[in-house]
Amino acid sequence: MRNVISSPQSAGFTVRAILATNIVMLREQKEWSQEMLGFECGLHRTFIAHVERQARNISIDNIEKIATALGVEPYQLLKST
Amino acid sequence: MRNVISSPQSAGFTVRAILATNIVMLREQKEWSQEMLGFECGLHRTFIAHVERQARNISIDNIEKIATALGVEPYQLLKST
DNA sequence: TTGTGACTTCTAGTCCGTT
DNA sequence: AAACGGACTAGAAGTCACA
Repeated sequence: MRNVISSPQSAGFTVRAILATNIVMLREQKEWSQEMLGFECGLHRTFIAHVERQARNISIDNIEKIATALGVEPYQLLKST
Repeated sequence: MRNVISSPQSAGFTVRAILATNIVMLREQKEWSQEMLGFECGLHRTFIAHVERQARNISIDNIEKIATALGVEPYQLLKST
């Protein structure tokens, strides 16, 4: 047997991708630009862009800021749909 | 906003507290020490201790590492019970 | 409007300890 | 076993110019 993704969840950094997908989805639902989301949560526009492209290892405090701005609970941003 | 050490329940970083509670609960369910959890997820035992005391702003990649070690999905660590 | 690389500042995270 | 401290290094935060 091989240890390839045999656990309940995969072994890599897949939650970054889930987070990115959810942020983009919720932001576009509101028809917000990255700049507007950045303004709403007090983060720089380019920081949002990096997170949406999975180019940054974001911290839990900033996840909470973005979740609050988007009107969801932080855990919902990490949950794949 | 940036050098807040740790004031639990202060406006803002409540998800840190939820995360901490969940990690402690799941770790103790397994009867693991902080050192053992640290070993299982490849993080230092003192860092686990800080996270459990809400004294560190952990990144999403490390949330995923801890979740994997505890056998749950990352979003479950952020969900208050 | 968004993507990206690069840069500085400051904290995350490690490792050595003691209480 | 866990809290806490000091001193370090790795890396996230935050910003910018430009594509």
